[in-house]
Amino acid sequence: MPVPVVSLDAVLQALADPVRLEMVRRLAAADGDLPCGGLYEDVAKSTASYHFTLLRESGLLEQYVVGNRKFNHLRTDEVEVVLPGVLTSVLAALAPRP
Amino acid sequence: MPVPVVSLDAVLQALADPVRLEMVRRLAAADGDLPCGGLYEDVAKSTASYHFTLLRESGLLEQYVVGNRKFNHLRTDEVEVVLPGVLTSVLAALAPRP
DNA sequence: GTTCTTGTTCGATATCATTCAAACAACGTA
DNA sequence: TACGTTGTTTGAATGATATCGAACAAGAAC
Repeated sequence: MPVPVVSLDAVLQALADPVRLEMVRRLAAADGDLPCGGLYEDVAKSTASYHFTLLRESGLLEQYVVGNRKFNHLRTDEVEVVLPGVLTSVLAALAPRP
Repeated sequence: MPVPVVSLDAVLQALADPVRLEMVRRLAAADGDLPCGGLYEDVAKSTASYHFTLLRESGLLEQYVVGNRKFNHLRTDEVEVVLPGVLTSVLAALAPRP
């Protein structure tokens, strides 16, 4: 169930946390969707799951099940329609971090 | 003393609060700098002052004294250099709110 | 069927952010 | 000088967020 509309407040709130920003960064850097396990490193599973919920509710993220695991899709296009440039400029700003 | 560099984290953090976002919105909407009193409505002076501090520390805001009052300047250009598109797209996204 | 992997939910705790009132400082005006 | 205006600082209260471990659910692998 993708969130229909993305609110600016929710998106800014979602991006304003280092753990979530890193998750978004990894998704953007990858050339496809990624399973949950590939999106974090320094927090517990339960903490990560909490952040996934917030990212989903903000409209930035969409999850779908494939067999055993859940894949995460960054809704770049949908966000771009409602909030042009917001996500892309943030991603560009944190890109020079190899 | 303007903050030399603007960090993405600080900016996102700063914009992720409704009170501060409204302050930034009013500054962007005005065609010049505004005194503190013109930037908020529903919070106490001391609360507003707290938000001014955060906005200053994030690099989004600059304050200067003119006689009795303090004027607030949105550092649009400086932010644009370090974080191209971030502030402008956020401002554009909340513009259709007259 | 049992076990391993993957991710979520629940409850509890800790940390951080926001808020206000009161006291203060600096300036302007009477 | 005394008074009103403007904004900051401080201290305390509240509220919101982030964190974790333990228990759970659904598949996959054996």
